Amino acid sequence: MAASIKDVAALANVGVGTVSRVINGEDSVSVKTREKVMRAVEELGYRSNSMGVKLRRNRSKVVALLVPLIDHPFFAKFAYSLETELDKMGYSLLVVSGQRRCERELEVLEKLKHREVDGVVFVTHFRHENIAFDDLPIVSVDRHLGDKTPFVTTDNYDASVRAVEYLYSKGCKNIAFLGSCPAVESEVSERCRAYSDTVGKLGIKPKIFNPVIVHGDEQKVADEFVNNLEETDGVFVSGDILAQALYNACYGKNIAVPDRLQIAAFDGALNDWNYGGKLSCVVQPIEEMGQAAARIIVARIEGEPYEVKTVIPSAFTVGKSTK
Amino acid sequence: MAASIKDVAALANVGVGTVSRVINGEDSVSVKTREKVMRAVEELGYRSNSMGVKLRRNRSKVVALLVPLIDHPFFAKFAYSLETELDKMGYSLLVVSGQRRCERELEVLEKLKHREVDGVVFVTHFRHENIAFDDLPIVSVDRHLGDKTPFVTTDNYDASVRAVEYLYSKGCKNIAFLGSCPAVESEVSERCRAYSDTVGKLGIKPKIFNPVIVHGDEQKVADEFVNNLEETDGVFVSGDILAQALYNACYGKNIAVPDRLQIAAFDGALNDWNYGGKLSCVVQPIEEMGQAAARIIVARIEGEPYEVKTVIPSAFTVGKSTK
DNA sequence: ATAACAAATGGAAACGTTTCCAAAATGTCC
DNA sequence: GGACATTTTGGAAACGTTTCCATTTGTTAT
Repeated sequence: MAASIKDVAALANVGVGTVSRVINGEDSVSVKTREKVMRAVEELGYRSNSMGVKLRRNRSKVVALLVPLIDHPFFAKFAYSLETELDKMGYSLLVVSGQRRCERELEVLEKLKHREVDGVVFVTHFRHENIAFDDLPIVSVDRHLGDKTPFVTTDNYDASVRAVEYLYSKGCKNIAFLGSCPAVESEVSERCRAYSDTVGKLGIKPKIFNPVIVHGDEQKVADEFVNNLEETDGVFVSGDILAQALYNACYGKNIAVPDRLQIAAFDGALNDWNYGGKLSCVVQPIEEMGQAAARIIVARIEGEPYEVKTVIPSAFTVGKSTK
Repeated sequence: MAASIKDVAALANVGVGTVSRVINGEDSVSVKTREKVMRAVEELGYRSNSMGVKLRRNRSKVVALLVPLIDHPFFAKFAYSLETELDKMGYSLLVVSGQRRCERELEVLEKLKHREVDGVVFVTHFRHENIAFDDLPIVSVDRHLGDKTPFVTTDNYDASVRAVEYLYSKGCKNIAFLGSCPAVESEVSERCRAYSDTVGKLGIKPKIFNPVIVHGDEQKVADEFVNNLEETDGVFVSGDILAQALYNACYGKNIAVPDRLQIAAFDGALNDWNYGGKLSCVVQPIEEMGQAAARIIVARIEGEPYEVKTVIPSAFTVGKSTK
């Protein structure tokens, strides 16, 4: 049996309160006593029991990250940034996957309400009307989930406008949109809206290729897009995986990038691993988004003030897929 | 204040023990009483406090995953598989990054010993001689950490042999090795050893390009490798990121793959996102590795028997980077 | 109706901690 | 030395649960 605070108190000949005070570095303990206690702690190899602490303090110092599926470059990077930032503030990260299933996400939230965690960073692709968080603090990503729920996003619209305008400035006359149709209105939908508005303003005929894509079918979709290129000479792609698939498709069919087709993408999560600067894209500030989410959820938990809406600007990076 | 089991007991006019029994679905409760309790639970919106449960049961039902850096395709996939499997067994996943720092990994382990988690899945690139896990159950990945610590890996050696032999069978006369030199002997080192042994057997002059690579420098290394190709007509690459970088380098310098250079890689973590089946590679069974790690850590925690060494075979997949 | 037994129930104790209050020890000043 | 303020200390109570034991209630056989 591991030593408890009582054992330490007994060995050091002091009260449990005193041991607790020493452990927590309070200063109302005399030097002599502190040393006695430290020695006893050392001797018994005492380690405080975090469940005891959490129960008593009614704080777990854990934040959950609930994502549709962890196995995606965006989430990996986001989780990393979140964990790093949370750790600095003394919190740990519990990662839970919603397995792309709507009910499962609700089940998980339900479970998390048992004071398992102090707060949740929630990324979802589902609508979730009227979701009740009760008193569980939530921060959402890329999604407006009610007026009281703070959320973090990037300037999807403006950055998309810049990307399309960039294609235009490089001589594209026929710019298409390629993306996966989101099941639900969200900040991500802004990318398509921005495309439409911008080509409209530029007097270009819109060409939107926006099917529902289940993961694994990206290459098929990209191939199909390339097969129906016609006079398209520029394309704005929403999402890294799709962009890579498109790139592959062009390579396979000997469509020269950027000479025959210029590509500008939105996302950038895979940028570190692939491309090697090849793709011109809006790089989402995933790190900053994670940091912001961490800051806000902790602020909520600790009763500090926080912004309800946080927009972090994306940067457009010129690579080799545009002229 | 959230309702506690006492409030429920009071409202239902029963003892706390009875409420507990109902909550936990024990069958020694009469139907009438059960219904009374359920009604009270419903009415008060009672949710059990998981810290109370954990303290009393002395079990957190949480497993930690400690990795060098989460932000890597291998770990993302591994974490996903681990979480999914753990969830089936009623456990949650706490993700912690060692931030690629040796002392930090030890600090984290120290913290986890405060009964924060029931066990740890540990992936490390450091040596960690004589590490003391005390009574914290550990499973390690790709790494032998002492005779009592179970570990999960893939057949790095055999799969590498198959990959090199495949290159040979497709006509390669000069096969090189490209990889990042691991700081420490581990299962991953087997890939290079397998290469050496195999080219030796085949009568090919070994050419090993095995520098220490810090993350971010992969492209530079790959470029350098390509600049010194000479008569090399086949290359076995250890690691996805490097393989992608090599692919990029070839594309950039108009080196035809697979006509001028055939590439076989080891890893496959990025396979889902990129390539689209382009790369011929040994695909690590990351999912199965995660499942095995989950099964073993839970077996350890629950006192069931488990294998000390688990080797899961990798499959070699032929793509378009070989003839 | 009674005995014998099984099923259901209430509630105290324990898990390990923090925190509060009262008491004790120490220090300061005349 | 005594009066008082201040610092330190001990230990009970509380956090919310599970589990054990003793007791009550219910059932069946005689």
